[in-house]
Amino acid sequence: MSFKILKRDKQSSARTGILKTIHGDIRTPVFMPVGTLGTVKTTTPNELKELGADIILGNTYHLYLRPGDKEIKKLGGLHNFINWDRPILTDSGGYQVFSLAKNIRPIICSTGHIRPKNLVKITPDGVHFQSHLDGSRHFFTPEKVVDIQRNLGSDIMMVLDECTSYPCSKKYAIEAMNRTHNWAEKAIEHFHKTVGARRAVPKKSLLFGIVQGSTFKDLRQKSAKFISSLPFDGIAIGGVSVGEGKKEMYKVLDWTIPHIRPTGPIRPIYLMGVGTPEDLLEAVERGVDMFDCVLPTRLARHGTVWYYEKTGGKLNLLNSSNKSYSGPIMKDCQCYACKNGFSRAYIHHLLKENEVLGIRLTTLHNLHFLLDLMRQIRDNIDKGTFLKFKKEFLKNWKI
RNA sequence: GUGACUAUAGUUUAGCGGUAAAACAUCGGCUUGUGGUGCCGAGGUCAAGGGUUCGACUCCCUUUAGUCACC
Repeated sequence: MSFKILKRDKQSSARTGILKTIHGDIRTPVFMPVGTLGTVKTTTPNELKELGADIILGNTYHLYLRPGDKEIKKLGGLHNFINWDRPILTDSGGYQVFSLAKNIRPIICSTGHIRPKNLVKITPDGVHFQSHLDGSRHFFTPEKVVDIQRNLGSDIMMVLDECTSYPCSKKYAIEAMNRTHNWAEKAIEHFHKTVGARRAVPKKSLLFGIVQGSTFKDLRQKSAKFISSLPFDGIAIGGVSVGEGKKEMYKVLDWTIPHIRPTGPIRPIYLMGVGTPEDLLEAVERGVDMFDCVLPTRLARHGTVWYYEKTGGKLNLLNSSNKSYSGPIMKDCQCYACKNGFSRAYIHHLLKENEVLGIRLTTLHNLHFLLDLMRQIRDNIDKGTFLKFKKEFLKNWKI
């Protein structure tokens, strides 16, 4: 089957494994850099390989709107289009439903009242939304989202789901969860019905289901049981890191993961949109195998880097304290910037002047930091020293 | 030398007889299924001195500096 466990930690739920896709194997636990628009911003595919990225993300919502999934298909699929021959996971657009719903546009009525206009309308069949680019109207259904991801040539496809915001009433969380469950059934039925239906479509794409339920214990348990009862290739946990706080998020993991039932072969667990170094450690301990997050690249573009010397944490290179600092971001770091002697002072200067090289160097550093942390996590699970490693790391880590 | 005009945050400019505002710059902070152009916050003897007034950045006088015009 597609996922194989290599080693289980004796003192926690942490584990290492291999996830097989048609574009290659993925070593888990894995961190997947985010390349929403078909590029991990500022990096080249070669650099990503040198960083040790086994897989990257693309986004259904964005690529469907521009340049268009059909256009990408004509150009030979997403891998060919972006010149990346390793695995790609495509997000479904479910998160965009949530983030666009927050993005309300006021309308001034004839009576002079100002009424917020919602760009998104959710129905039992799918979601109506307007493009954030040109306001054009579109309709996503669970079936259509599978088709779009097929056109892109995705290795790992995600089902359409409804990601609730935080805080969320229980009433709404139930509605959103039920819709998400219903859409999951429709998506997987459509997925199996259309496998191999068209010649150009890869047969061995994987499809992951998504657990919702906001911050309610009973809903998370129910959702975990329901989603894992369907024959998905992996189980994702969605609707976290939306403002609920770390403790609450870890509780969601504790409520969810034990209720993911093994129906047949063991499946990878994917925590969507997470996270920070400390979040990765906490989630791996609880049994998570896959992560994606915009933080390393977004923080980098805003001048913030992770570092770890005697102590570790975040460092804002735009701060004037770096103006005369001749050392690297982080001693003994093997990233391109640190290894080749780029000083904090120089990167500070580049960032101040808005030079492209500045955000390239910080991006390469942050991706290296997180991918290297995942390597160390895998090594320590294999050696049976994961919890010791985690404790050591967090001891001097400032959140 | 004579006259006119101007002086408010680092810079460019609003402003009104009743506790000073914006943009950019500066200094902090935020960022979790992407926001490279984003969000939040901080910072002032209103050129100096004097007068009028309950109260002056605002009105009046002097000084200083700058800009322009004319000798």
